[in-house]
Amino acid sequence: MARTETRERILNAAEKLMQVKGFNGFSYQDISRPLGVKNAAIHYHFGTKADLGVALVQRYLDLLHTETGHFMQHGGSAREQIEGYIRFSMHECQAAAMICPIAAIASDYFTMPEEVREAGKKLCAETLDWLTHVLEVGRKQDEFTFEGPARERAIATMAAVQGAQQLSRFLGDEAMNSVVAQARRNIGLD
Amino acid sequence: MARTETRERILNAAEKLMQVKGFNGFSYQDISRPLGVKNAAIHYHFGTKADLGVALVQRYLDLLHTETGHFMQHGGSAREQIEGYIRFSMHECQAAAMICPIAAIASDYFTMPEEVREAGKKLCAETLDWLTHVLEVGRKQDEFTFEGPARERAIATMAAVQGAQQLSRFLGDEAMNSVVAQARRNIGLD
DNA sequence: ATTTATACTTACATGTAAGTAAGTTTTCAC
DNA sequence: GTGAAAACTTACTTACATGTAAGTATAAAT
Repeated sequence: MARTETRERILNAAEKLMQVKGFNGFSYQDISRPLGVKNAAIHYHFGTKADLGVALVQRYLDLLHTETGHFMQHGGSAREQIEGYIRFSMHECQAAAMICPIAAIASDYFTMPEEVREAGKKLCAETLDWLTHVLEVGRKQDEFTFEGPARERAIATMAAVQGAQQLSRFLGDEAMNSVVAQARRNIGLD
Repeated sequence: MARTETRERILNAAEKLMQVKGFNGFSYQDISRPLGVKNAAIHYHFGTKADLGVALVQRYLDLLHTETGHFMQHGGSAREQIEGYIRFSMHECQAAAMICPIAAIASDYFTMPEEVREAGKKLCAETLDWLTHVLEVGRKQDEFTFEGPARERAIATMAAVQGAQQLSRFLGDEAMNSVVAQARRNIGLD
């Protein structure tokens, strides 16, 4: 096989499985069989399932940083950031009824290895910090209009988006569409 | 043992477990051991885990009907209904970081027996119908103020509440408090 | 060409899940 | 008090799940 890309392929498969079935909802076989490798190959790259979970979250955290790093440091268009967030959320949701890693971790929170839980906490906190910052800056730059603390608005927005991903399993695209429409109205877009 | 109350005790234990750990996150032992019965006793009352899940959802559906039946048929104070919904959501969330059955089913959606999935769909649809109706009636009676279709608002509200239950696992009570504050503002309460 | 590390596979250990068949106790009807 | 149905328990089976130990193939470095 082609050398060391196996690790990445494992992560890719695990990520999708986690977002569709939850952290406890997939087994090593679900990863190994389609990839044509053995279970032990996963253990080679990730000692335990907890290690796999942490690596998954870490990779997501890296993605968040590369996507938001510039804005967090140098500012820019808050509206562009929000549009990116919306586009991303809608895409994952519609593509394969996936939920974001934060929601996936939240669901299995009390049956999951503590390391993964802690990694999830960090991912949640940093996403929230970013969103809060975007809303704050956007309001200062007159791109958004809303009342009350930005953090409160950020939490409510994140909650709505995560909830929509879940509801969309019952209701289809209508759920995310409704939430996005509301969220845009709530910050004075459209 | 005290006769036939075992069935109820099984349902009570299973309900809590499902709301804390998800449908796939608990085993028969998690139920049977604390109750001091054997696994087979659960199989006696509920042939399969799917049967147990359906019974759980059905009981919840019955609860929804008794709580909302009068309003759905004869109307009344929409505000009271909403306040009840908020109180209920906050209580479950704060008491033991539980999530509502709808969110629990949504999380495990793709790894769960189809019967339970279908029951969950029904529960979701009926909850949404009720909430839509409450918002509609409340607006007509000048108890609420908001723009756009009531159903859209209902979906966004449900999504936010479910998302808040999840986020509260990372953020504690702050999540639900923020969402409730926003939701009230959004329909012109407070 | 030989060593050495990397990237795996084979084979197995252990634990636990759902589910079942057959037997036992309890409750109640008569 | 006897018979029969209800409510269990005992003792299994089957199927995976995570994880480990030991061995093998490949590739790069010396």
